Amino acid sequence: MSGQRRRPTVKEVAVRAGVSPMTVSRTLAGGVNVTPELQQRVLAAVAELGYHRDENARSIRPGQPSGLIGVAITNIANPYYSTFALGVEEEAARTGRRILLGNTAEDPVREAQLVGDFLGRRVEGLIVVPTGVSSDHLEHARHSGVPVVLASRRVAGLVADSVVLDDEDGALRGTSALLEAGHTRIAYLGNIRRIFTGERRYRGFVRAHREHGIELDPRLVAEGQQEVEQAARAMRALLELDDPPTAVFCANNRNTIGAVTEIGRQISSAGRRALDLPELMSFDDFELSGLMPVPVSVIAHDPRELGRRAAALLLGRLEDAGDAAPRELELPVTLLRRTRRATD
Amino acid sequence: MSGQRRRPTVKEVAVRAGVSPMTVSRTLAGGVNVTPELQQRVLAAVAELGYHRDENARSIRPGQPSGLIGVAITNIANPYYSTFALGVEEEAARTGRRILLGNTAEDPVREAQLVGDFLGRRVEGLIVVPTGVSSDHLEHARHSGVPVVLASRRVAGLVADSVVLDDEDGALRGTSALLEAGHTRIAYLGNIRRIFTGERRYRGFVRAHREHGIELDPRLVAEGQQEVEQAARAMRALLELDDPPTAVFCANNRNTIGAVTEIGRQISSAGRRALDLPELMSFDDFELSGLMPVPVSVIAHDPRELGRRAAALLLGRLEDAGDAAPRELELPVTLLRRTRRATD
DNA sequence: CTGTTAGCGCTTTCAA
DNA sequence: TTGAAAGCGCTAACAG
Repeated sequence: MSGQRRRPTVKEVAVRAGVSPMTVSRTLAGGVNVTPELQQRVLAAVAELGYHRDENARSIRPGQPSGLIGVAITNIANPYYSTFALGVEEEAARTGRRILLGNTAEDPVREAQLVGDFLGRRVEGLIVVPTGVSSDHLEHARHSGVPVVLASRRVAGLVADSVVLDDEDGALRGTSALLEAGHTRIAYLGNIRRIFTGERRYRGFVRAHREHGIELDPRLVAEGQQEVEQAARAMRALLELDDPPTAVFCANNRNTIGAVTEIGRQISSAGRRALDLPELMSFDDFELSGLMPVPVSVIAHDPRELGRRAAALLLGRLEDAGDAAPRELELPVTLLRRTRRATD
Repeated sequence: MSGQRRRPTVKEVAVRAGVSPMTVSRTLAGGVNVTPELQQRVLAAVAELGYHRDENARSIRPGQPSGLIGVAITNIANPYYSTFALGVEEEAARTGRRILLGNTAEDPVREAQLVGDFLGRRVEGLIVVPTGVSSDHLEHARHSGVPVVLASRRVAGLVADSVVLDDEDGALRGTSALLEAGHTRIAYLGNIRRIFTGERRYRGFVRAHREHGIELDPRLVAEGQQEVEQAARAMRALLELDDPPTAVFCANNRNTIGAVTEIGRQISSAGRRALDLPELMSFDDFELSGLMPVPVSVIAHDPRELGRRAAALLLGRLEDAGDAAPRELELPVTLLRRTRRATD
C-alpha cells in the first residue's frame, strides 16, 4: 500500500511532459495558444500521474473565485431542509460550484461560528436559514463583499436578498378553511415566536380568528417545540384538556409529525377512535400526508424550488457583482384541503 | 454599500496592530510566545478589520490539512441519506472539519466527477455511497493518499474502510417472518441488482424462501425502481396480477413509500379495503411507519449512526495516517414486526 | 519574545 | 507559441 504519497504538482507534470509549468497550466485552462502536440503530452502526463489541479492554491490569487458556496441550515435531517439543500446543490453544480454544508441545530452561536468558518474558506457567497435575531456575522459577511441570501426566514434590519414563503397568507387560509368548516376550538402547535416563520404563521392564525369573529383560547396555543417528541407531548397535553380542540394547526413539519405521532398513540394504546380525534392542518407537506388516520390538510410548497431560487439569487449576485437593491422573493403556497370521508 | 471590498490579509492586520505578520499568525495560532500585550493589539486589529484567516492559502503548505471532508451521496433529498449526512457532519464538526457535499443522483459519471473535484479541493478524506461497479476514481483517491470510506455499499475489488448494514440477514429475517406468518406469495420491490444493497437484500429474500421450501414466483419480483413514482407503478402492476401477492417486501425506503402510496390510491380511488391489500415489510424505517393503512413491518437501523461510524472510521484513518488493514463494519438491523389488528 | 526569509502550487505579466 | 519571474496569503525555519 503506497499510503501517504504526496500529490503531484504542476511542476512534476511539466517535467514528465517535458514542458514548462506554464504550458501545463495553459493546457488545463483550455489550451489557448498551446500546440495540440504539446497538449497531448501534457494530458498524457496528467493522466499517468493522476494529477488534480489544486483549487485551493488556485483561489488564493485575488479575484480568483473559490467555487464554493456556504450553506447553513438548521437541521439537515429534516426532509424539508435536506430537499432545500438539494435544490441549492443542483443550481450550484450547474455553474461548477460546490456547497459547503453546515448544520446550525437552531443555535445562533453555532451559526455565527459556521459563517466565520465559511468566510475563512473564502466562499463566494452564503445561503443561510437564519436562526437568531442577531445579524452581526451576516452583516459582516456582506460587508466584506460576500453576498448573503436568506432562505425561509429573514432577519430584522439585515439588508440582503431573501426567499421566503407567504407564511401569513398560508396560515390565514389554512386556519380560515378550518373555521369555515365549523371548527371553533382550533389549537396551535408551532415554533417559538421569535423565529421569523413562527411569528408570521402565528399572525395568520390569529388574523383568521379575528376575521371570523372567533375568540382564540390561549390554552390552545403551544409554541416552542423544535423536535418531534416535544411536539407529541404538547399534542398530548392538548388532548387531555377538559375541552380539547377539534382541529389543530401545525405550523411546521416537525410539529405536524409530532401531532400525528401522538394521534397514533392515542389510537393504538389508549384505544381511542380516529373519529374522536382532531383533524390537522399542516404548514409544510410531507410524504404520505394523505394516508394518516385523521385528515391532514396541508399548506404545501416546494422546498427544492426554494433552494433553487435561493441559489439563483446568489448566482445572480455573483455575476452582476451588483450593488443592486436587495431582492425579496415571497413564494406562494398551496392549500390542499382534506376532510373526513363519509365512511369514517 | 461598500460592495466588493477586498478582504483584509495578515499584512494589513499587522500594520494596523503595529507588529509583523508573524506575530499575527502566532497570535491566531494560539498565542504561544507572544506577549499578552501584543496579542491584545492583534486581536483588536482583527476585530476592527473583520479579518478571517484564509484557510485555502493556509492549506497549500504541504502537510497542512484542508479541514475538508468530501461526502458524495446518491440522493440528498432522501431522508435516509440526509440523516446519514447529518451524522457525518456532527462527527466532522467535532474535529473542526467541514463537509463538502455532493449529490451523485445514482450516476457513476457524476460520482467520478465529484470525486475528482473533491480531490482538487484537497479534501482530507472521502465518504462515499458508491453508485457504480467501477472504482477507478476511488482507487485513485486512495492511491494519492486520500482515505476513502464507503458507506452503505461496498465496491467489489476496492480495498477501503466501509460501514454497511447486515443487509442479507435483515432481508432474511424480514422475509422469514412473513413466510412464517403463512404468506406464500410475497412480492419484491427493490433496487437494481448491480447495486450492492440490491444484490444482498435480494439474496436474503431468496434464501428465506429456500429455507422455508416455498417457491418464488418470478412475476412477483420487480427491480430497478429508484424513485417513489416508479415504485408506485410497479406496486400497481403487482396488485393487478390475477394472483396478487399477500405481502410485499420493499427493499428500501423509496420503494416502501411508493408501495404505500399506491395502496393509498387503491383505497381512496379504487375503493378497495385495506384488509384486501397486502401487508408490507420495509427495509429502512421511516417516519410514521406505524400509522399506515396496512401493517408495515420494518427492518430498522439508524442512518445517523451509520454516518457517525463512517466519519469515525475516516477520522481514525487520518490520525493514524495508517496503512492498517481496512476495517469493514457491518451494523446490525432490528426487525420490528407489525401485523393486522384484530379489529381490522 | 519578535521579525526576516523563503516557499507552498498556481497563474498573471512580461519577455523571448 | 512558449517560458521566466514574480507574487497571491500564509507560516515553518531560522536568526536576532
